[in-house]
Amino acid sequence: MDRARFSGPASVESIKFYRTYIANFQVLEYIFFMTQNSEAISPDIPPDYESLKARISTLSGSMPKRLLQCARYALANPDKIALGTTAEIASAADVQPSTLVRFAQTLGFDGFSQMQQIFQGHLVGRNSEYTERLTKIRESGANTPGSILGNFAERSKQALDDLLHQFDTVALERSIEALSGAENIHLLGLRRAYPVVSYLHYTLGKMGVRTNLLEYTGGILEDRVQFISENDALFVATFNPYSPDVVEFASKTFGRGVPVVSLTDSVLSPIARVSSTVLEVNEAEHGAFRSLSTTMCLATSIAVAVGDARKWTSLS
Amino acid sequence: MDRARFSGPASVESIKFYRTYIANFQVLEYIFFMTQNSEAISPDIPPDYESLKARISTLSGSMPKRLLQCARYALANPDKIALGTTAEIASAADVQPSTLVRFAQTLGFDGFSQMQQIFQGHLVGRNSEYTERLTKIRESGANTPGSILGNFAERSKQALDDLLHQFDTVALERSIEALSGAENIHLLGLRRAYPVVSYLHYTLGKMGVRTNLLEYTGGILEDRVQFISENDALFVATFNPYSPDVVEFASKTFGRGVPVVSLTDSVLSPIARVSSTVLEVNEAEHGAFRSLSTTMCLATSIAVAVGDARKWTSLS
DNA sequence: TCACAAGTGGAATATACGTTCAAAAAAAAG
DNA sequence: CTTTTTTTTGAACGTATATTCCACTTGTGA
Repeated sequence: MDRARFSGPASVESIKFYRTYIANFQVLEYIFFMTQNSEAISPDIPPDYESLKARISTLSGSMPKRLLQCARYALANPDKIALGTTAEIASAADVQPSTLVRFAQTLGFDGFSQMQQIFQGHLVGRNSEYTERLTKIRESGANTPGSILGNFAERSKQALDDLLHQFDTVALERSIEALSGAENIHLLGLRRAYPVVSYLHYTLGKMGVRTNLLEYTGGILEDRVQFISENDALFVATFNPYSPDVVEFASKTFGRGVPVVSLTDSVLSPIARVSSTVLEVNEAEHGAFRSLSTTMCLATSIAVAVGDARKWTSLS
Repeated sequence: MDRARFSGPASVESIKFYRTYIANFQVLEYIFFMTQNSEAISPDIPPDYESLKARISTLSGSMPKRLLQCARYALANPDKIALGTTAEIASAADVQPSTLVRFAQTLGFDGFSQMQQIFQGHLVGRNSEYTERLTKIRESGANTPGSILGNFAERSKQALDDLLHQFDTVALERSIEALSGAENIHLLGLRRAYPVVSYLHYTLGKMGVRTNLLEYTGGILEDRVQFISENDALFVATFNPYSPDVVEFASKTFGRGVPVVSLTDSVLSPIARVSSTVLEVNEAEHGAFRSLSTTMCLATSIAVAVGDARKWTSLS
């Protein structure tokens, strides 16, 4: 790396580049400056990764197609930029190596190598910053936004780990079976559970699965039971202060012989007794507040699995 | 990097090198193996950083002066080894470039470049940990619900790790400041972003923060701009197929001088240019489907942090 | 539709790179 | 002290590299 810093031609080119911005005498001054101190950086070069990102963001609006491609790839794979060669990166981003150089120059660098140094610096700095941040999170009382986030992220990771290791896969499979066999999937969830079912409503809908999101606008919920056919299924999510309305609705539906798949936070939940299958999720919490990240992970998996199963059955 | 993997002379050299250890017919077998599969690694190459470190320490007892110098430098400055060139590292460690190559060969590598890859892998981190487990999941059962869940859980854990690694804490703090200083917080998010804002609506509401969830039922969205006061703030979430309506709404609101906090998946998002602060989240994905677990983790943190900040200001 | 600008692709180029090799130096064995 | 083996050195080498340049294509305003 850093193949161009001391090469003659590169400097000449960079001066050409700046000529469009700076008056002639300033260029001469710059040449003098460069000959004096080859380590000097131009005033237009982003000094660190954050400002580089900011510049990409502002310039992306007026970028042509291929350079935008570079921008997207660079932001999505900063590590690849830091360690790869122009040829490797170019083929991965589906552009020409020269485009990569032009991209770097558009951002203010002399060439690709100079930009690469920023990505390398970020890569090195990140590791030390990470451990530093972690210890800061662990020792401090969680009152800064950063430490609150760190706390949740750590706990969520742990919760996901628990999900992986002690999740009832059989229950999951039976749930997928019930849901993918249903004509319509009715979705019910209030309060903290509402985002979960609205997400399922959107994602399943995008995959062509017929869903019905049961909104709760007053006491008319229980009247809807009659619209649920025996070929349908009910997916119900409910968490700790379990809404009696939701439980009652599920109970009535279950009583009619409709499969009820429930997502809840404990097998002691009242919903468990009126469900054909129960999916249990332990969520990360911070004081009285619980996240939804584990639940959302499970919800996404359910959506994809149901979509998959439907595709198979509809094809055969 | 990796300049020697395909070069003829290097392979010849490596064979010479192994001749001292292996009987002749084994060498011939090795040649045959190499011609069959050029990606194959010798059985003697440390596969990761940890085993490399172990080998260095065992071999250091019987190392001559200059190689020991290399060993000390490599263990003390792994980042330099990962990113530097032979010339740079050699002069820093006060040895010849060729000594560096000999050092790598002593450890079992073909040359310096091959050893450098191990150091690079270590720098990027998470290499062995996550990707290994992911491939294991992928090759075991491709389409069972359990494996889909496993896939999402692993990816979500990695995404949470990335969130910790490279999250812009300063942007988060400024966002919390803007939101906690607002009289009303207006929430906007469609499609996949809707669960996020509906969750914030619920959680912030529970903490006594005044929020207004902007529902999009027809084209009446832009008329609502006038109801947003300059003492308010807008929180807007939008992901990859960015809704033009949402962007336009945010743009108009931002144009009126109202703080706009945006949550999106890339700084290249069009929303970034019309926001006072941008929160970037890289979500786990499986094919075309992305989860929301990382986003929900961040959303929860935002809610708690805003609630905290409000409590402090309202008490004083 | 034309002219003009902006952007792109790909071959050409100089060079910095990892690696090799043979001679010199140092260490070990006799 | 001499011989033999091991280790180091530094120049030479072929190659992969970042960069440049120009013909070509694409977009744009009259």
